[in-house]
Amino acid sequence: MPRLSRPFFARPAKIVARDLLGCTLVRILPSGTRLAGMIVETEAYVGVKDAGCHSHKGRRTPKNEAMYKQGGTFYVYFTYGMHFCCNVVCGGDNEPVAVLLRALEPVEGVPVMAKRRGIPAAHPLGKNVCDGPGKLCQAMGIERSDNGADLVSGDSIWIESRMRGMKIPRIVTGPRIGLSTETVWKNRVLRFGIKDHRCLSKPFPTGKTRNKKTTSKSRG
DNA sequence: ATGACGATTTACT
DNA sequence: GTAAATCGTCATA
Repeated sequence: MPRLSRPFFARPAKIVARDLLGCTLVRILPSGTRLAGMIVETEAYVGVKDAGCHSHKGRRTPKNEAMYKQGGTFYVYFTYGMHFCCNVVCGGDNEPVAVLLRALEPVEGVPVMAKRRGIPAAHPLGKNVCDGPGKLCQAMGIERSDNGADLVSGDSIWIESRMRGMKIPRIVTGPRIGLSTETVWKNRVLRFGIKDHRCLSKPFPTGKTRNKKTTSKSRG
């Protein structure tokens, strides 16, 4: 499938986060091996106003510098002393918004990915290979040197559009995972996933969330 | 120079 | 469910 081009990324993170579902992240290892996984879960980080975002209040350091580049840039960071997480920068130049890739369904090079993950073989349904932001980076060999890469023009990592004929995925939503900040931003609906997919990192909230007046007694 | 902490994962009770 | 693993980055001094 054709790669996503600049205009796809040069849009608001919330839109890109939804539209990335069903697209394919492609990785060419130094050995030439091609790995690929379908994006099944994302989170939007919407910039300087977003208390959960690395660029909150215009914060700009060597670590998050890639967020300030043009849409289509890859932003990779290291966390908890042992994991990488990867993001797709969105919007325009100097507009620090991004989409975190949280889970993939492994598609090509699955045995290689499983080995990179330290498991003997992939689960038959692809579980436990790329179903988490740290896991997918480990599986696909995404690390420090990929920070700042251009997904539009680079030759080691890019994203391809949904397969022709693919049904528009049913999307489920929820609050983002792992945020410590106790603000409205912690509860904002900025996490997106393909409904009922086997490779989601964590369950999404079930049922209707719009009735706020649920009492403690009525919770079953 | 020092200390706190993190957009996580894993193993263990 | 809880806790450990593990270290680069950034704010403070």
